[in-house]
Amino acid sequence: MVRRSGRRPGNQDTRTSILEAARASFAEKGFDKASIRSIAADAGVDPALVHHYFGTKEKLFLAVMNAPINPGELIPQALDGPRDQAGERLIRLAISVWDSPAGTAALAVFRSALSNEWTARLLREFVVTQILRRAVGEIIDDQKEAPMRSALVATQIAGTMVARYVLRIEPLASADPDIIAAAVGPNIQRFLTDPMPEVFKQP
Amino acid sequence: MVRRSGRRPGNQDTRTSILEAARASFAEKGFDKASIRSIAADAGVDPALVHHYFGTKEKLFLAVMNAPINPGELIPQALDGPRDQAGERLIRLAISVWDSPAGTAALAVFRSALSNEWTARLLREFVVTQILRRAVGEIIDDQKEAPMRSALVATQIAGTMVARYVLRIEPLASADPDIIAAAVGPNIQRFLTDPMPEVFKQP
DNA sequence: CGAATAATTCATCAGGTGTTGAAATCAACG
DNA sequence: CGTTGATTTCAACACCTGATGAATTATTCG
Repeated sequence: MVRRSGRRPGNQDTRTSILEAARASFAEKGFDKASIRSIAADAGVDPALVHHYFGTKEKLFLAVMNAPINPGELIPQALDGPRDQAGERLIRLAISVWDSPAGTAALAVFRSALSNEWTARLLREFVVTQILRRAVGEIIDDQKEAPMRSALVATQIAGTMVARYVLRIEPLASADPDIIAAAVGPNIQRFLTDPMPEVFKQP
Repeated sequence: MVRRSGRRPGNQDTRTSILEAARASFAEKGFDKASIRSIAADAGVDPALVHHYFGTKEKLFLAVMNAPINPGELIPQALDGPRDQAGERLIRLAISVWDSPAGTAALAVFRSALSNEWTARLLREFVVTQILRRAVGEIIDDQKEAPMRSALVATQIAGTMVARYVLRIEPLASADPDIIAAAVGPNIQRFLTDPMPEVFKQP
């Protein structure tokens, strides 16, 4: 039975403004330190309203993450092109995403993953294992090397993001993306395609 | 006037046991999530006693850091040897420190730096700017390139630590230090000694 | 209008945080 | 023994956290 009376769901402005405040807060402070109360205050709203719309704090986080970022689209996009420049395209893609407005969400995931265990699992099992490992698998030849090679690639990318966006180490934090790509890209490329010493050995 | 009566300061065991509990807790949870109360509980002691001995929480953190780690000794030690293998020695040193019992302190600094601003400054201004930059300065030729080259080196080292010890990405988290050194070392070496494209340009 | 329903707020719970000051316990010395 | 002073604990303050459920306001429909 579909009851069709009463108020229709109007004014979703506050809902999205909560979402925006949450994204900004998560990106700036990470999952733990971003409090529902401060998010609600930034949105000019009662804290209980946040729970009304999104339930728990974790659901709010997931709601923030769903919208803007889709690594499943981005990484394959970094793959088409000459294979010997895949490393530079990867780091260039990462920087461009993080510098874009939608990049605040990426920063939110990352900052949270560094201090919160369930966000770390999110990043580790989804982004690294699912996305990055598949992408790397399409570049390299010996598939047995895929886990280690993608972990090494993650090493250099994560390190760059930590240094530039989290720790803000100069002069890297203010450096031009082209310079970073030229400096870091070849190293990622080496992780991808250079012969590795007994890399495949793993239990 | 030297008053010489009353109880003499005995039994410093509890003080050091607090220190140990604090080091373990800071390493596992980072500065913010490690609570004085839980540290006191781990040490089998009242929370107020922690304040009695160490004052504020930040002072406790600094007290934990003072004892075991002294990068000023370690980094120069990584410098003596052939310059074309300095990269491998650096990453090898980092891993050995972090895997040592004293390494829990390093993990504590790092974990905290990723989610706490004043710890981040500690890491950025002291470890990177003071220690690493000087060490790199003794390896490279053109000193104008020291800031960017040491930032890049920090990129790869920090990334390896994040992947292995914080995010625990497999198979890197369980990999043998020799394999990691062989895989990552040459990339650090390239950051140190290979010609860089207009790296010195910085405001 | 009046009923239904959504949007929003109030008050509150149970718990955790760093920190403080006073009180109690205990060992060593004169 | 009794005083002294270090060690340790108790109790509390003031504040923040996520979460709940009831109450209130507002809007739209029949």
